[in-house]
Amino acid sequence: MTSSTIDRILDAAEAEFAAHGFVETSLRTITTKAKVNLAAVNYHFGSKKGLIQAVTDRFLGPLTHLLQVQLSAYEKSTNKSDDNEQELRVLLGVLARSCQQVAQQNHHRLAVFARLINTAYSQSQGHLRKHLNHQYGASFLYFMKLLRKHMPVMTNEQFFWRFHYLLGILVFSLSSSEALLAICEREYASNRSLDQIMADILPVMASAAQAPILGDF
Amino acid sequence: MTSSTIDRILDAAEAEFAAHGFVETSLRTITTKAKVNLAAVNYHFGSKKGLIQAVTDRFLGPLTHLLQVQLSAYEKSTNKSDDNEQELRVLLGVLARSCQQVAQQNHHRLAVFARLINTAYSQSQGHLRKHLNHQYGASFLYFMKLLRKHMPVMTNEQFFWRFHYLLGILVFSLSSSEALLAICEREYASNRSLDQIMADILPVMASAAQAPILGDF
DNA sequence: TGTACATCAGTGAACGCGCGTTCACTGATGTAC
DNA sequence: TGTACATCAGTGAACGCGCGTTCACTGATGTAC
Repeated sequence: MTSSTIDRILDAAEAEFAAHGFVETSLRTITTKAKVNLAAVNYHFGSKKGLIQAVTDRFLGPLTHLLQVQLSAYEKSTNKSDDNEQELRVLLGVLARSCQQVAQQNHHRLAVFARLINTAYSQSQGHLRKHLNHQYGASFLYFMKLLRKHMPVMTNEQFFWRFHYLLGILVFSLSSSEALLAICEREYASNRSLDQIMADILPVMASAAQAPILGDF
Repeated sequence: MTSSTIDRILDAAEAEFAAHGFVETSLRTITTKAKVNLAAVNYHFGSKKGLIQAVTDRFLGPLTHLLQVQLSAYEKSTNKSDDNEQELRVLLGVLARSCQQVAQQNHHRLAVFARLINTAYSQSQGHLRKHLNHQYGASFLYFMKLLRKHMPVMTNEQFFWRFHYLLGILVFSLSSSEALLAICEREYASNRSLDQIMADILPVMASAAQAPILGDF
């Protein structure tokens, strides 16, 4: 087993970050759960910040690569519909499938992803946002470019806001998924999965994307 | 000036909580900003938790009361439309107006509100969620009851999820509003306000609410 | 083959810091006799 | 009216704790001569 210490730390961190967020998870919790010495985190990752980056890089790399590939496959495909809403669902489906594929190995990954975005937008100076944009922005810009083709005519600014409204659906649902799934099971005795939520969200996001622009913008 | 210390603490806390969240704001920051002794928070509010509760109670009380009143006025009104989407916008408009009214005295209030909901759903045990539900749940349940009338036919469980998808739009937009407004100004030289965002969101939420239920739920 | 040295994963204990909280205290105002 | 006591807002300094980080150290493996 080659350096399983590193993997055990990453796995434990992923689970704790997903459940309690970055700041509210201590290195002591992580290292205890990983059955690893406290100092091992700083030894392997330099700092807590380094660990967070390692955790997020582990899925953001594959995710953006997958998204890139699948999007260009989509763009080259010929059987496109004239129905914008239908096409939006397909496009959002590409994103969803990329997410699901990345989340296959570890179901905490999407919650961490959502928390990351939430954190990035929660601080107005936004060093994290800048870093993410610089490192992984290209794939998402590509996605946005395709998305926009099937949305109502609007200015760049209008699209900027609309896109973030859509992002809100995804981010809130994913970062609250643990709580929502627990409530759902208690209240409706229904055992749903993250995949089902993702499938459930697609038509909602597609409708939201196509909502008309009203009034005095 | 009767006990302006308390008000100064509440105001400073509101602003800091809105900008940096509850856990990442220290009492030292708040008391410094309020030009008040560090111990004053514990003297007047018992603990940091007590302060957070006082800050949130200050607007959740008025907000839920206002919502209650305006909703029953709405329910008694006669000029209802047959257009569900139109009616949804009106209903969401009632919520938006209540929020705006409460936020009039202090524009940080909505961001704090959003952060509160985010926090409540971010921890799966959810003591905070239970407390909010017990204290203020009635008004929001009333709102949900009316909302549902104009949404597609669905089971309680389906409505539960759909409602939280809508909530995601609102909560993400509001809790990220500071960052989003800053980006918007930098990128598009456009000076928007919270009120505009709220107005902008309504049709998006209405469309999302009406999205059809697809596939194998 | 044997020896000296280098490298590296991992460890135990401590360090310094910022945090929420506590406590003894002050000084002003109100109240009882 | 004067005096003794109670109440209460507010304060300065310290306390204890959990945190991320550091440091000297171990023990195993590889490498050079």
